[in-house]
Amino acid sequence: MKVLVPKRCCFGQITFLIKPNTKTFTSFKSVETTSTTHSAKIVPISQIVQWNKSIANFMKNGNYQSALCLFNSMNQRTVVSWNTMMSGYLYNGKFDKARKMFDEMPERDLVSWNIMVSGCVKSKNLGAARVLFDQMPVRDVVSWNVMLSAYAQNGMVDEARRVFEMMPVKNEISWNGMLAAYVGNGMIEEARRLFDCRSSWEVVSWNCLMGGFLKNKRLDEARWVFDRIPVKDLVSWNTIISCYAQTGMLDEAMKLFEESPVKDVFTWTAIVSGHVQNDMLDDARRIFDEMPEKNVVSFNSMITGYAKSNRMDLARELFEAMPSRNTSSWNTMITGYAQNGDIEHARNLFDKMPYRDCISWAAIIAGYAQSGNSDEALQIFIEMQRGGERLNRSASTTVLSTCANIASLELGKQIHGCLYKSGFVSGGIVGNAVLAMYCKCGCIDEAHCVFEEIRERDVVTWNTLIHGYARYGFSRKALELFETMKKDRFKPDDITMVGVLSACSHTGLVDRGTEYFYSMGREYGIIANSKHYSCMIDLLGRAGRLDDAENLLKDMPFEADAATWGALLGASRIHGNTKLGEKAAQMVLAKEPWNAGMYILLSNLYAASGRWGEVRMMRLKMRDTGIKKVPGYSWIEVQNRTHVFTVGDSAHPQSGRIYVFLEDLYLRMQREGYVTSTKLVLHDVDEEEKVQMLKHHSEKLAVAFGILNIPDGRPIRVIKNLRVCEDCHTVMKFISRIEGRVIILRDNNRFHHFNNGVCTCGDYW
DNA sequence: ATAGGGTTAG
Repeated sequence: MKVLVPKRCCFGQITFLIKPNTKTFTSFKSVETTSTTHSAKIVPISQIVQWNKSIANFMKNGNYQSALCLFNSMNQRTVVSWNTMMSGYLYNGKFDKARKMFDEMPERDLVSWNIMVSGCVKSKNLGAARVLFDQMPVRDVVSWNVMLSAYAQNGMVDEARRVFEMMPVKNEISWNGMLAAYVGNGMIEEARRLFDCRSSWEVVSWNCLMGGFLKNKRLDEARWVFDRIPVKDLVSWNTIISCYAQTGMLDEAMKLFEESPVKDVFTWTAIVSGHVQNDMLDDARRIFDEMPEKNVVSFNSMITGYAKSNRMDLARELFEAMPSRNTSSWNTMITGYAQNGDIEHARNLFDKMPYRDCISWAAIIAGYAQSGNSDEALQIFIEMQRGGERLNRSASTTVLSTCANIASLELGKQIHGCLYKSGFVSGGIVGNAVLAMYCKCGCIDEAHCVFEEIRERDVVTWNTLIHGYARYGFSRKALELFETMKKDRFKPDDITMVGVLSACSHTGLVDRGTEYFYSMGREYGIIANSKHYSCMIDLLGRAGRLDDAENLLKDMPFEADAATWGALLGASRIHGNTKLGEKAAQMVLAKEPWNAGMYILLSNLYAASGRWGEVRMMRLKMRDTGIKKVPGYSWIEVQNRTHVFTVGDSAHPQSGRIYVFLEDLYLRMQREGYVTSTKLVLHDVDEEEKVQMLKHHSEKLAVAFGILNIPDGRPIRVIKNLRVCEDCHTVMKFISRIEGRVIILRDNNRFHHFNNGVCTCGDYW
């Protein structure tokens, strides 16, 4: 019973014989049942081929059940029948079923092996692919090519090159595979060198090289390639046209567009999106309307343009009009609404969309986070994970920064744990986001550990920790880190220098700070900006050199902003220079008329010198301009729950205990020499400043609650939305000593780390 | 009838 005519097959240099296989048709149960009935009949090969064709057809249409039915009902099969089933399963994403077929099939030929190896690759299991490849009794050029592109697509260029060099026979596909390996992994020079090795390439490879130059925005070289392509195809034209369109050379793009002998939807969309990207929305729309044929991408491109320029009405119109939408279309709309501050519309679409991907979740989370609704942002993130969406970079980064902003340490830690398991934290944006989260949540030691574990550090990684230490008052650590950074050959940028200068000012290192300030242009080519000047004014002012600070401000090559005047104000405060402080505060107010804190500060200042008329004027001005005082509040996280307190708060279930605790504490503090400090001049604190209220400022309530509820030995972490007042600061120092607790208080400016009666801010903030 | 490469638009 021979079904297969022995035939000679040629694969590369390997020529061999496919043996007729009789076992195939008797060794399986489903076959046996039919073969007993029809055992005498020999099914003609043409019939089996017909069946195989039908299997392939079913598979192509996603109907693998019918394919299996037919396969099971066949009383005679060839190895091709099995192969077709396997490849069909893989086409439909059913790797396990394919693998089972492969393991159970009576005899495999070379094609079976190749199908399975490529199946492993497609299901992202490179290891399994390699194992199978090594097990193959015979390999041909196809097998080698599969491994070559597998490595290339997974960024393993060296492995790809090894395969390429080892393979006994190379064909056009192998050469193109190696070229694509270089191009796809950003090694354009290697690609060019390889290209120069051979005199003739297929048009696909020409296009590939040209695309590489396109990705690197190397226009001239892309054009050089284009002009030398012996026989250009549509893709060649499309590539060069998008090259010009994306780099803003629309005239040249249009010229080539006119010249191009054929155009398809790619050509047109390239032109449209070129105009979109160069903010020529009206032109884009005109061309868009002329397009003979549009698809989802063309619509999405146009919608993106409208969304980016706040034209959500027009975006919506197109979105409603388009014949079919994909997830990108929805995502573009959601991002557009969210970034234009219309979170309701964003949420509405998010709820309505049929299928969400990680971009959708990240977009809505970022929308809430940016509109100040951190709680909802975190809630949706949790919902995302419950819904089975895998952790992804963009959502994680957004949520980590939200955790950082509201100091949601528990959630931040959980996310860190999950990311760690997924291997995301080794570097890059996610690693930096984790680092920043710990810094901003007041866990500077944990931040340091994370930093140590990050293998791929960039300048942001260094900056984050340097700033973390500086904001914490650990200036020496910040400066040490800066030195290590330079030793590791990282080039400091302007942000690094802000951290370094602020660290200097916190430790009073006037000479060193001044040296850094004047050398940064010379050594790193960094031009001082207003933040650097603010640091220097702070540094000089804090050291008592108020005149030098003021002169530096006057000599700035650009106009001083509110923050710079704020630095001078702070310096004036610490040295009791009311006159300069008043002037600085007025300047801040001139720059930031909405700054409620400044009104209060100024009016306090006038009050202190008995200028009641001016006090009244400030109050009136505030009322007239409708400036709202920001109410002070503090919050603390205990066992995954956030507890918020306002001044004199009695809403908390434990407030009874809290007040009793505080009363007792005050008695103990007075015995230790505590005197209520009402020196509030030049502080931008309000409401809570009334002396009778002082005792029950929100941060005191939060810390008291923390001591009552957090086990000994663990730090009390409290966040306050305003600056901490002087009395609270003093009280925290006492508490830290009397209760033997570490208190970490983040106010809107920096960290205060109280331990045994001392604060890292050195009592200046 | 089954297996391998690649390029262009959001």
